[in-house]
Parts: sequence; C-alpha cells; structure tokens
Amino acid sequence: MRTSPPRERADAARNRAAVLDAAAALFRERGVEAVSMDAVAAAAGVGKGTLFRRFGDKAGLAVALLDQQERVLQEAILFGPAPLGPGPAGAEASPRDRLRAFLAAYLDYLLAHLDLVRMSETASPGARYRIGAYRFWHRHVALLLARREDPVADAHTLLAPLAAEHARAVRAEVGDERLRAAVLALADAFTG
Amino acid sequence: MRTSPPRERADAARNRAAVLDAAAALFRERGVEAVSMDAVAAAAGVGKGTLFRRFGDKAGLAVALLDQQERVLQEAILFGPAPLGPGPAGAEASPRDRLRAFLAAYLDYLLAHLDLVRMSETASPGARYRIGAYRFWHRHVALLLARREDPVADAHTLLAPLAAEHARAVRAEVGDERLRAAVLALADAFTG
DNA sequence: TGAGTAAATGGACTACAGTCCGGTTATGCC
DNA sequence: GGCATAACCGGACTGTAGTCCATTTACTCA
Repeated sequence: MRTSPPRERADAARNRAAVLDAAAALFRERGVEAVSMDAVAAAAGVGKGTLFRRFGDKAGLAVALLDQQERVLQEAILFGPAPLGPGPAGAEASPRDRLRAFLAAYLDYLLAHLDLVRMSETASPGARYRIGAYRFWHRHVALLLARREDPVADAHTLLAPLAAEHARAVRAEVGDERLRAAVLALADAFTG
Repeated sequence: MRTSPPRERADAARNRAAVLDAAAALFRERGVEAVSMDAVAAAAGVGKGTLFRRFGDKAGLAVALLDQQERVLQEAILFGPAPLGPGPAGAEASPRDRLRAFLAAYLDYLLAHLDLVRMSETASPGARYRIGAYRFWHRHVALLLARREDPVADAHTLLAPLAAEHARAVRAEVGDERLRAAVLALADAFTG
C-alpha cells in the first residue's frame, strides 16, 4: 500500500505564494479592512475561485499569513527556555510565571498584528474558536491552571480578554499598558 | 427658545412597530441567523431603505428588539432590591455580592437571548463596545471594583467572557453550568 | 381648508463574500 | 515522447448588507 505523498503541483504552489505576497502588500498599503478578496485575487493575478478554494475564506487567508509567526510562539512555548517554555528538567518555571510569560508574549504578538488577527477571528462567525491556534492556547493555559477546580472552563475565561475584538476596544480606551496590566492581574487572580 | 419635541410621525411609528413584529416572528420561526434584512423588510411590508434608516444596520435591529428586556435588568440594578440593586440605605449589599448577582442575572439574560445578543454584538465590527448597554454594564462593574488598582480596565476584563460569541463557544463545549461557575469564579478572584 | 415643508418612504443600485463548474494543465506511467 | 487522469484554474453567478435619492405623505399654520 503506497500512501503516496500528494505533492503540491507547481502551478498551485506558485499561485499560493503570489496570493500571500499580494495580500501582505495590499494589507500593508491600504489596511486589512479596506482590502476586498476581489482585490487580492486581481493583484495576485489569480481568479476568485482559486483564492477561495485554497484559503477557504477571508479568515483562512489571515490565518495563512499569520502562520509563520504563530508557529514561532508555539514552539517557544513547547520547547523554548523558561519561563515561556518549560525550561530544563528539574528547573522548570512555576505555572504562575509560565502563565504570565505566555500572556505577555501573546499580547506582544496580538498587538503587533491586531488587524490581521482580528480578521482571522471575526471574518466568519465563530472562527476564533474553531481555529487550531485557539485550541493550542487553550490547552496550554488549561495545563497551567491544573490546580484550579475547572481548568478547562477557566482557561476559556482567561483567553476571553485576548480576543482581538476585545483588545482593540480596550486598547482604544485605556492604551496598551493598562490592557497588559489588566490581563496580567487576571492571571495573578487565577494563580494566586 | 422652544426646543420643540419633534414627535414621531404616525406612519413612522406604524412602520417601526410593523418591522419589530415581523422581525420577532421571523427570528422565532427560522432562527436569527437565517433571516435576511430583505426578508424582514418584505414581511413588514416596508422598503429596505426604511428598515435601514430606522435601525441603522442588523445590529441596530437586534438592539431594538432587546431594548425592553435590557431596560428591566438595568432598572433592577439601579433601583431594585439587593443584592442586584443597591437596596435600602444603610443595608447595602457588599460589592462582592452585588457583582455576583449582576453576573448571574446577566448570564440569565444572555443565555436566554443568545442569538439575538450575538447579532447585536457581531453584526457590525466593534458593535459590542459601541452599544450604550455595554457602557452601562461597564460603568456598573467598574464602580463595584472601586477598590482595585484599575477598575476601568478590570471591568473590561470581567466583561470579556460575557461576550455573546465567547459564551456561545464555551457553552457548546462545557455547558451552561460550568460557564456560569467560571464567570462567578472570576468575580471572586477579582473581589477576593 | 389648503399650501408649504420637513420627514419618511421604497426600490433600484453598489460592493462584497462566497459558490460552481466547464475548460485547462501538470504530472505519473507506459 | 505521448496519453490518461486528477488536480487546478478562473470568471460568471448568487445572495446579502447597506446606500441613495426622486417621490410621497403627514403635520403646521395661516
């Protein structure tokens, strides 16, 4: 039995790269909000059908663009140095410190790419909670909250203020620093 | 100087009532998601222009439909008996108890009208934080958190898991009871 | 009562997300 | 190289949110 590796066809690869490049450029120039999928397709020299079949929807395109940076953060969490990562055996950071480190790092990532993350979370309804990345963050936080009564539910609660939509609104009202402080205060309240 | 009261014209009042009735009926029958604004306009015997000028957008229509119930909750908070309301002077409930009461009451309201609230919050981007109701809840919670370092920022954090989108996703995963418990646990953590 | 006017109306129109499918092209195999 | 086929392509098409404005209608006041 040969589970043949269905390699990506050359034209498909070329088109995917063209779309990602074009999208990144357009988003940079005009802002994420103002760019339509038609515009992305046109700029990439590709039909709409291709665009949608490959990325599913607008949220999927955003996820693809964020993929690289997201992976970096995820690997730092899984394998990197403490306190963000687990650190060397026998000298692990405390859950409290790991949680704070995660929230700080995630906020950096979020605030740096707010519009794009927002698009990935809100372009289609419920998108945020379906994305693989959310599952990853949730699992991580739940593990760090293992000593609480309901780590799974509490992890969702802790992730709620990290929604792009929420961060955007709160940032606009109180600024980055107070948003950061509030999220860390929440973590402390949960691991106190 | 006469700041004359620009009374609503009879045809306008009639049409508004027709729209609200039609929308309520359609939402009940087919579900909020599945009803288009065209359908509402047609069912109400009204043009699309009328519908949109009066309610702004889909979120505005949802807000108008929720208005009544929302008012009841808001008045209970402002003037009702403790612990939800302030109670009689000299025998006020503690901020902690009032916060718990508010969250429990709000969750009742939210879970009872989840789809409609969700539409009011997500139909247009950022809608949730612009609605007057959100300002009200936020102010109330911030007052109850007066002893914390940054009540304004913390109040936003506390309201984050009450977003319809969040409640919907978490409810689907862990059910109503654990969602409730998690939100109350958060309140306790903040007023501990 | 009837003319003047500001408000309200409604449907044609635009823009955009997302679907569909007949035609095209890269790739594996002989 | 040439053929079979599965993957890919792109643009026409649909459905929906929201806008626009020429026309109509309800109220005001003389």
